[in-house]
Amino acid sequence: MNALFKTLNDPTRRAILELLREQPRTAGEIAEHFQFSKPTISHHLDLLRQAELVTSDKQGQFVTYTLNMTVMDELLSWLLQFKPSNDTSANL
Amino acid sequence: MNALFKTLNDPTRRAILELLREQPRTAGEIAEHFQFSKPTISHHLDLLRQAELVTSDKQGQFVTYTLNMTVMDELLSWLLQFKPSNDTSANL
DNA sequence: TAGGTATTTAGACAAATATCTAATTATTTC
DNA sequence: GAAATAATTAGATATTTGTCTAAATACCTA
Repeated sequence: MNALFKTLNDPTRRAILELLREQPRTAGEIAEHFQFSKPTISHHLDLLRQAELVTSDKQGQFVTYTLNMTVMDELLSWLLQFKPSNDTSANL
Repeated sequence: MNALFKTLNDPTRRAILELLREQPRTAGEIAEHFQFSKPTISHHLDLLRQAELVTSDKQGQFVTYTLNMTVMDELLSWLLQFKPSNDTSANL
């Protein structure tokens, strides 16, 4: 929970997740979308991977990053505990 | 969104929210649940109030804090954008 | 009004974090 | 094998943040 919030607490990392929502992309493609240096983006990708919000797959020189939403269900559960009057078994 | 994540990115503040989930409490009551000094808790409460995650009401010398979940719906919406296959109109 | 209680404000400080440049590793291609 | 490309690692630095103690403010009560 702590690690998840910590990882999501950065606008660049959240923007990366939103990018990957569309489709998997290589580190370079992701970096192109931002003004930060490649090492900076690489670092953000590393943190996202550590938090298991993305997975990475190396093919030759390219590393493709893919969104992994399973961990976010944790966050969803945490959120829903504050909405006790609702059906928490709703199709999420 | 940024402010919301920033505010939630602290285990003490999240624990305060969980405390207030049960019932409103005064600053002193909240502080009793933690090992931190009262000024530290007061500061956390201030940040929670700024993020509109809680409201405060002063009655005499006591300041009572109450959970305000309306802002969290923003977070919920953000989360659900990553779950496109689901019914986002579910009863939340 | 004096003393006590509840809470916040002010100011300092250590730890965490986001960023950068330079260097390194790994891979492809000529 | 040398050069080029993709990506990461290493190390430095400025900013942000969570915490503390001390002081201030506000309120209550005798």
